[in-house]
Amino acid sequence: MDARTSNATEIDSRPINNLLRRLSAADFALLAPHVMVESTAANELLYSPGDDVQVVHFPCGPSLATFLVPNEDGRDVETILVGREGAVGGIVSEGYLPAYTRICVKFGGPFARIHVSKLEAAKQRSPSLRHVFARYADCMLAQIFQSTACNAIHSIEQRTAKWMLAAMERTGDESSVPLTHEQLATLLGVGRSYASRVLQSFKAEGVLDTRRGSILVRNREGLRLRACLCNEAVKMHFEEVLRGVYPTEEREAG
Amino acid sequence: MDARTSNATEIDSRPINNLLRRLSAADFALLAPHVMVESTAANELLYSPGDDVQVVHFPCGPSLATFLVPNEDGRDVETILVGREGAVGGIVSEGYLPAYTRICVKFGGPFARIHVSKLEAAKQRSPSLRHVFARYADCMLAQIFQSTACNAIHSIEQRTAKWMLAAMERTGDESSVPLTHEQLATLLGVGRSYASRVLQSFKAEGVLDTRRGSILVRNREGLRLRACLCNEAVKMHFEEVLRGVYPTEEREAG
DNA sequence: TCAGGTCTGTCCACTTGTGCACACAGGACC
DNA sequence: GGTCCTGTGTGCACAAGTGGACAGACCTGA
Repeated sequence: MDARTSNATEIDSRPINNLLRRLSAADFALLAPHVMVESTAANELLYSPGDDVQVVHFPCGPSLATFLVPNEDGRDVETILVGREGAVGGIVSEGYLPAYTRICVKFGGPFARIHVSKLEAAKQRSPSLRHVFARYADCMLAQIFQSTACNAIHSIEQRTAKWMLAAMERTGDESSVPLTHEQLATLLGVGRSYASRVLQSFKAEGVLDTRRGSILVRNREGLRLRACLCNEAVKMHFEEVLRGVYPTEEREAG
Repeated sequence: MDARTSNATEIDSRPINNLLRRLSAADFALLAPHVMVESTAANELLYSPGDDVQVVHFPCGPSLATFLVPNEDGRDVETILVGREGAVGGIVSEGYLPAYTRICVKFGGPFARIHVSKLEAAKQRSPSLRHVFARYADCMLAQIFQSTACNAIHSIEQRTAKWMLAAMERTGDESSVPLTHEQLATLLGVGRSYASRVLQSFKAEGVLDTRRGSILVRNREGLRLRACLCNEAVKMHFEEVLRGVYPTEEREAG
């Protein structure tokens, strides 16, 4: 929270985060004095279970955060991805409650931050601002519901393809995802050898290529054909709920 | 919404729902004029995807609601159970948004209902009331996160035991759960024959017994040993977050 | 009391995913 | 140029879960 401050008041200097960019000028002005942007590295923890949630983090540009649920055997389970379409920390709880999940930076980059108390104060002053955040909270909820269903019934192959597409949409990188097989396996909650095998089958079909530490996408449409429709379902909800807040060309979810 | 009204002002005549029972007298008084209690049958739909969410439903006594995520192939996936520890509809979204999931009455019984606009108006007048609902929203979120992780890594056997325990805790019925194998299979997102086999293995171990249309619990502790710890994790979060709102002996979750 | 519908138990062949093991490849560092 | 470490490809035996099939049990209603 002590990096360079960016108290932007003009649209073009706003952080590259859809939630912040699409606020009315008046609403953004309420937040601007309290918003700070700083760079964050991959694997940095934003919250751990039990932490007091006091700061809202907005991934900007290619930054990506993920919610991890700790498990009794020590291995965390990844649930949802949040990129520049949203924010993490105190969105539903409104802060000052112990965090339930671990929130971790998946892909590093800039994050805009604001103290929960400042955001809540601004919401008190502006019903439209409160409304935007309530709507986003609902979208995030939809994302988690979909993820629950997805984990229950979709195959690892479908979920692998889904995850790759969701990550690419958020980071803007159309050709590569910086992930080892081990990391992919962990985030899908499967064994490493099976994850390798799924990637191998995609490779055989010309959809992807593997490099040490990253996965290259050769055929995005092929990936889409192999993914479940969970991303699309959530995206439609984002569009419907945040219509007027997000313009059509910037909608992103999954 | 047109059944007999129960404008209770005294604690003892409040609906048997923890969220409502544990409000301060002043906070409950704000809601009471708008609360109606009516009976609901199993399988009744409270919301379907796309519906305008305008009424908050509080399961009372043994009533149980469930959130279903529709799937491309037509079979819904059950996600979380909500009983008298909570409420469904507009908890996170604050209403007037299209519902993302289907919300269905799993076990029938009384539900208290209040219009979202009345609840939101009361929240505007009472920060403590707003606070209780924000806290409950956070608990519900934790429940869904845990469910996502559970579906990713726990076996059908563990999840079957977990579900049975969660249902029993909420309904108060310690010995039986009214469910066919088919229904159990559907809510776990697995095939019927496999669900039967799991029940059969529990039966062989003396944990439960099967009847046509219901499952009898013979050894609750045995069930607990075979369940994952997801229920307990969520219960702890409920207890921590709603401490002071819910007394210890009434905490329930899962 | 018989018929018909639903629910239950079980069989089987099959697919998906596990967990371990091991050889080898790609970089990084000296 | 070698060393070491991490990451990758693959083989294998096994466990978990699928989906269709079918006989029999239970309940209800005529």
